[in-house]
Amino acid sequence: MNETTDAIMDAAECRIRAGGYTGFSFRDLASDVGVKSASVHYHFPTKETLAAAVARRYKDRFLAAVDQDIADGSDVVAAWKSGFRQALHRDGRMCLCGVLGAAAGALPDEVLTEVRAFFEAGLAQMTARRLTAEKASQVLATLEGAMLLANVLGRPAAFDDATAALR
Amino acid sequence: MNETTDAIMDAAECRIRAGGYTGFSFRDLASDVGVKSASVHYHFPTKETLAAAVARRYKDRFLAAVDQDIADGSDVVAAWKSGFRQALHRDGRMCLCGVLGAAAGALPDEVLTEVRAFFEAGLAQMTARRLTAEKASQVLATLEGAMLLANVLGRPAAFDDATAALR
DNA sequence: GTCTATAATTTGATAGAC
DNA sequence: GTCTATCAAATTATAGAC
Repeated sequence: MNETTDAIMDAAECRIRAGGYTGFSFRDLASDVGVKSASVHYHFPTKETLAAAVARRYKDRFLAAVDQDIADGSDVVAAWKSGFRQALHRDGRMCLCGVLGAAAGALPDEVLTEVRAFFEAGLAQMTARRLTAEKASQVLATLEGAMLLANVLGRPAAFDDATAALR
Repeated sequence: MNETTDAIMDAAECRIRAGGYTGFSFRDLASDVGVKSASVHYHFPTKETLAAAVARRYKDRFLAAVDQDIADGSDVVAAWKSGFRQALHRDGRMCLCGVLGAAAGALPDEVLTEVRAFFEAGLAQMTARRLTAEKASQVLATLEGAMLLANVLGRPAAFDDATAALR
């Protein structure tokens, strides 16, 4: 993976988190990165391939950050909460897999598979840390919903309100 | 509003809840309803107009159903929970305003305004019933996130898991 | 109100030169 | 690896006949 590949994935992640899978074009990304759309196709043959790669990278990064937080002494719930909170405050955007998952009906198979893997991995990681299936679902749902609320209202503080009771 | 207008709005609601604002076309709706796309434009001049009308109708219906539930003796949280649960189980789909709100960056102004109104009205209705702003945010977030989780995992039971502790 | 026809633009994707 | 050029299809939207 070279610099251009990464820049394309960065631009795609940014655009997907703002407008979803059907909300951006190869020309948008090309313009963001400073190349032509044919060059984007050189790095990622299809839109499906690109979005799946972006979702996979997002999942891996996110889970690694949470793991690190736990290794540093956080409990699972606090680690997930701070992961989402950081993603919101640093980037001012929704969770990538939340945006994609909400419009799941518009996703090609390969992309849907990666998005599902994010949520399944989240639930699995929490239950492995002794949370019940119910509690894990509640935590993930509240965090995703809090991101959504903050995103749509344009009010980042809504995330903190919605997750204040979460522990 | 005549039958065709309603049928177009029904089809649009269905398609938006599956794939979002950018996930359907006028030709999709025309084919769903059994007319040509020019006829859809006769009823709704632009896509923005149509989506805004659909979001407004969704909000009005949803709030009315919750109000009725409360009038029948439910408490606010239970009423909202059953409203979302019904929308999920009856239609097997996400919340319309949840889908649209997640990809807020892809929404024209008029549509974003209606979607925000749904969430603001929800928060207002709960705080009017003596819930704190924090609690109201938590309830809305958990419900929207639970819909998202059930939707992306294709597992309606995930909604019940995620909302089991909500009251 | 619905149709046919079409304009104007955008889309995902490919061929081939450099 | 990136470009120019282009394709075929799809998109939102309009004009005008019936």
